[in-house]
Amino acid sequence: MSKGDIRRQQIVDTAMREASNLGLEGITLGVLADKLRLSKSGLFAHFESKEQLQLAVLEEAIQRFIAQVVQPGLAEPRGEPRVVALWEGWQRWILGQGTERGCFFMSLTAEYDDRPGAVREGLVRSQKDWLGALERAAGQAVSEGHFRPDLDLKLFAYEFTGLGMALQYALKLVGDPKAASRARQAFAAMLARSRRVERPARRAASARPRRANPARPPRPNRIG
Amino acid sequence: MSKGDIRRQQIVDTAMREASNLGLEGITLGVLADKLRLSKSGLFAHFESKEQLQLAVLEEAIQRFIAQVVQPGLAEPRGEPRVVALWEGWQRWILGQGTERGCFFMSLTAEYDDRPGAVREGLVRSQKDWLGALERAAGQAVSEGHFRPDLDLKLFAYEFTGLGMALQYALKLVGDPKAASRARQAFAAMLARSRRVERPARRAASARPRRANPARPPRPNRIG
DNA sequence: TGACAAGACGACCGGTCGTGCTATTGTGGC
DNA sequence: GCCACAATAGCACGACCGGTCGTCTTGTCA
Repeated sequence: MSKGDIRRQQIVDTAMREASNLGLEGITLGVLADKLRLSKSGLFAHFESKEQLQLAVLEEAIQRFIAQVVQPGLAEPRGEPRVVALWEGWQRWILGQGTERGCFFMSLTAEYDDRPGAVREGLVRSQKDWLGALERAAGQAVSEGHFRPDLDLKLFAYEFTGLGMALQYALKLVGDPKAASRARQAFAAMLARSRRVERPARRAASARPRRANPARPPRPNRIG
Repeated sequence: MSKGDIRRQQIVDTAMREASNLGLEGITLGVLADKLRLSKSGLFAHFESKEQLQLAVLEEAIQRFIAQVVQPGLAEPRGEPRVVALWEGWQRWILGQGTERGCFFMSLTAEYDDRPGAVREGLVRSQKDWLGALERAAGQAVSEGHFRPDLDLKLFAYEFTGLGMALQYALKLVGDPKAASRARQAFAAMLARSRRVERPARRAASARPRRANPARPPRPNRIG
């Protein structure tokens, strides 16, 4: 990694930290340069336009999301464990650490839902990928026999995202101290009602055997 | 209403339309004055600062929300009908009409969850009022015997807001054409699992009689 | 040692921002 | 018809915006 690449990475990092507070449009070349102890022109030499910088930040966020949320999910066996891991990863992502809390993409959603352009297109694509990953994980949980066969996959993904957004809302805006535990509760309930109904009315609880996880060709999707 | 008041109202209206796209921080006195065919200074004379204009817009939005969502809810008898009416009102509010779709407060949430100031404080207060109104409505549904006695009211409000936010997300960002019907489905399911469990295992479905709605002193809360 | 490129620099561009101050216009009450 | 006052316009301000310019330093490699 050359010196220039390192610098560029530093810029993107700082810009992402800045953007998670003020939004991608709130980024300013001047204050960004100050934070990096760089002249504005010195900073700008690394990007051909501000929009390119914004796209670089978005791409970095997507990569982090994949590394911190999606890949830990895919590491779990397909079916309910993977669904749970995806939720836990997302919850970690939203709760964050210290001042860095909050989902980056949710902030962008409000910012770009009415602002056309390349940034919006990239954001929409990433969110469709994420929704697709959730649907796929839920579908696998159905075919593994963990979830009800009649589960509406898109509705599952819909409610899944709703719970996460409610978490961010309760956490960052209204400041509910029990936001995290409530999110956990709500997800557990959703999981419970998604499961295959236990046919034997009452019997000793025993783990159902899980089917092996056959190899499959990789999917082209970027997320999950 | 004096001519000045009318002008001021026009300004706030236009500013709100502008802010629902670009956010309250995205409002600009210059473009606002152009849209109103007014000089920038002529417009500015109506407000002592931009923040005052933003607060006026927020207050206007709160009043509209109360008129379009909360009051239609309160017009319904307390209990499940009121909860349903609040949901339907909110759904209407989010779906909007034509280009004016989307919940104004949700956009502000992302904008101000990390930006301290008077606007944020007003927004937080309004959202706490709204959550309180939801909890109260759900609590009444419990005491009316419509909802389960062990229903977690705060969790109910939490999931309620989550469904609405997922609706806005699916509608405005990913552009799901079935967003509205999915929201309806998800809410119906939440309603069903919040209801008091039917004790007689199977019998002809018959409407439970509802208690009359006794008069109560008004509450100090601004929303609901 | 010399050639070359990457990186950073400060100055500066045309614009727009929010916000004052002052002058002009319109308007309702007498 | 005149006056007081509210509404608006004109103008300028300092700050900041994204972006460009030519220039200088600092490697790196032959």
